[in-house]
This record gives sequence, C-alpha cells and structure tokens, in this order.
Amino acid sequence: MDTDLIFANTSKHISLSNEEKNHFKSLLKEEKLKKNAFLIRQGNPCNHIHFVNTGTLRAYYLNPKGKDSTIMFATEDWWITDMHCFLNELPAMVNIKAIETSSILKLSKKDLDALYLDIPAFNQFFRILMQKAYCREQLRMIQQLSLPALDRYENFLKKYPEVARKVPLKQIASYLGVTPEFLSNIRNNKP
Amino acid sequence: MDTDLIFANTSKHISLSNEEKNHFKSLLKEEKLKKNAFLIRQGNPCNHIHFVNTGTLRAYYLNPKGKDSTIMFATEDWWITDMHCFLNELPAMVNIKAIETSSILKLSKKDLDALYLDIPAFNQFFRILMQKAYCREQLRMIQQLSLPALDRYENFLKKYPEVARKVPLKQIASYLGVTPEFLSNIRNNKP
DNA sequence: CGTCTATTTGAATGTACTCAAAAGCGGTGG
DNA sequence: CCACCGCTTTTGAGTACATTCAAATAGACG
Repeated sequence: MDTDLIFANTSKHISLSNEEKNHFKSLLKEEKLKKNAFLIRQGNPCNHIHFVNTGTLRAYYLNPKGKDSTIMFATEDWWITDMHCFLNELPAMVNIKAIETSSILKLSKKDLDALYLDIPAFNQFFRILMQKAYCREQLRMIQQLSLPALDRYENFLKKYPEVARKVPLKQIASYLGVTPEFLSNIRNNKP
Repeated sequence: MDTDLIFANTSKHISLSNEEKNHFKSLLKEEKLKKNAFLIRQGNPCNHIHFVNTGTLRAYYLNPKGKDSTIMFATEDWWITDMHCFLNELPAMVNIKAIETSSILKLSKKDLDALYLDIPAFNQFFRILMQKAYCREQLRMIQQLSLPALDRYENFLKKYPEVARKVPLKQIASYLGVTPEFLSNIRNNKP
C-alpha cells in the first residue's frame, strides 16, 4: 500500500512522528476501482472518507427526475466523500464513481473519530481541510450566482486544467449547471 | 460584554475550563451595528471572525455590473466572516451589512491563530464548525443545480424560517439566484 | 470494423430576465 | 394622527437566455 502521497498531503499542515504515521497507516485500507466502478452509491451507507492516490472520481447527485448534477471531481491528492452523510452517518445522497481506473485509501468514520483522540493534530489537519473545502464551495456558489455560464466554464478550465482534460464535456456542463448542448454552443460561438 | 451565548455555542462541541473561558473572553471585542451599517466592505481588510449575539447580518457580493448576490445570512448564535479572505489575509471580496440593529463579538485572525496553540480544543471546535459550513454550502449547491427556483424558495422558508421573517424578499431572491420580480411571480402564481 | 458514447447543430419551446409602472407598506415629521 | 416619502413587492409586456428533442457527426474502444 503506497502511503507516500497521503503522508505528503498531511505534512503540508501537520507533522507526525513515525509512530503516529504508523498508527495512521494501520487505519487505512486500499481500494482499487476500475473505470466506471462506484465508490459510493446513493442510498447506501457512507462510512468512509477517501484519499485519491491515483485516478479521478466524480461525485454527482441524481434528482428524482434523473437529472445529473456534479458535486465535485477528485483527482490525485484529493480527499472525497459524501461529507454530510459521512459525518451524520446517513445513507449517501450522492454517487461517487471512478472516471478512470483509480486507487484510493479509505478511512472509516469510527477510526477517524478515534484518531482525533489519539492524535489531536488531526483535528488541526481536518480543520484546515474543511476550511479549504468550505471556501471552495463558497467561491463556487458566488460564481454560480454572479457569472454567466461561459465565464464559469473558463474559470473552471483555469482552476482545474488537469480535470478538464480527463472528464467529458457533459460532466463539466453538469458541474456548471447547464446542459451539454448549451455548453457546446457557447464555447464554440465566439469567433 | 455578554458572553453567555458564545460560551453556550462553544460548549455544544468542546468543554473549556474557567481559565480557558477567561482567556478566550479576553480576546473578544464587542461591536454594535446600527441597521444598514457595514461590518465588512468589499476591498477592505478582513481580519476578524464574528459571532452574532443579537440581530441579523447579510453577506453579499457585488459583481462589476452591480448585481447583488447573497452569500449568507447570519442571525443570533451564528459565526460569520468572509472566510476565504480571512484565512488568506486578503482584502474582503464580500460586503457584510447589518440587516437590523445587531451586536457581535469579534475575534482577530492573530488571536485565533494563537488560540489554536494555547487551547488545542479550538482546533476541534472550528473543525466541526467548518464541517457544518462545508456541508451547508454543498447542500445549497446541490439544490441550486438540481431544483427549480420555487422548490429552493420553499426549502429556504423551511430551513431558515426566522431569517425569512426578517429579511426582504429581494434579498431571498438574491440568495436563491433569481430576480425579485421572478420570485414574486412564482410564489404567487400557484392557485 | 462496428458499436457505443460524446459532441455538435438546429428548430421549437419555455424559463427567467429587463424595463417600466403601479400598488403596498412602514416610518417620519408636520 | 395623518400625509408624504422612500423602499419593497407586484404586475405586465417584450426580450434574451437556456432547455428539450431530434438528428447528424465525430471519437473512443474493443
């Protein structure tokens, strides 16, 4: 199990002793996902938080009419789960699916809660993670409310160029909240 | 300075000794705001996080064209700031204004950073706060992407009934991402 | 090479917006 | 206490934006 990336990730914000690293490592399980495999399915339990070692995943919500809305993408070095349902131990509201063959490390809610007690620095680490996640969502909402679709698309390309290369346009459209046909139109109609 | 509410707020998630409470209290400054007074203005420094003791505030973004988009409301027992700019010590991107006469407690970035070191439990406290804030934003985004405006309006009334009573309709419209005229239409045209 | 999915194109429709004006409502001062 | 002022909400007409549906084209993959 390759933990280089996840240790590099934590050490951006906290420093752990070797003993602490080993303890942390012992709580992680590896999971490999083929392209299009589900990590989490709407309605199922969501007991883990996931760190992406390789590959790319997409979290999306299907409303009762079948409309697909992309919540987030996650690629190497990102954390992903259905946070609301993970924290409150509710059935997942969203699907998380591998866009390409992926390998992730998973940590259970139970183990994470224990980790907060055993290694208090993890409170700090996840505080910072959650701060960034919150700010990201808030900035996204500001753009959603105040910018037209073309500007949002261009900002997306700037902010997540590597994701934009990997995922089909229709999934970017679903992230931006427009139809694929409309996104196709506006990005080509600018001569 | 009344700190009952803020101590009740922290004690939902962490417990503090009297000594710690006094230390925390010593870092707080009270500020009273008349109706329509600004707490934070776009472009100005944003060095504080604010806890609302009484009253109601609104955070909103004005885009270059003058379009007003409401980021959040905050009423008694809520925390509010321009989080992204607060954390990264950038000039504020949003305005925060008192909707009604309000009284808040403010904590500076410098003092908060010191607090994390002096009283590590605050890492846990703000971790939990940020988790909730993140989930709230994410749920809002899911609704923004997947629900029509009328459903979003009805969910808003359900989720924040006390805010809905206090703020004008046009500000709810700006929170939902529609024009006040349109919101007025859809909520009356359902006979 | 053939199949499946993604993207583009176009026409028709509907949704939400702008602008303008009227009606409602709350607060203030005479 | 009432009349006026300013702001919010409603109403309506015309317009722009974004969607649906259908079909053609292009790309990816076994």
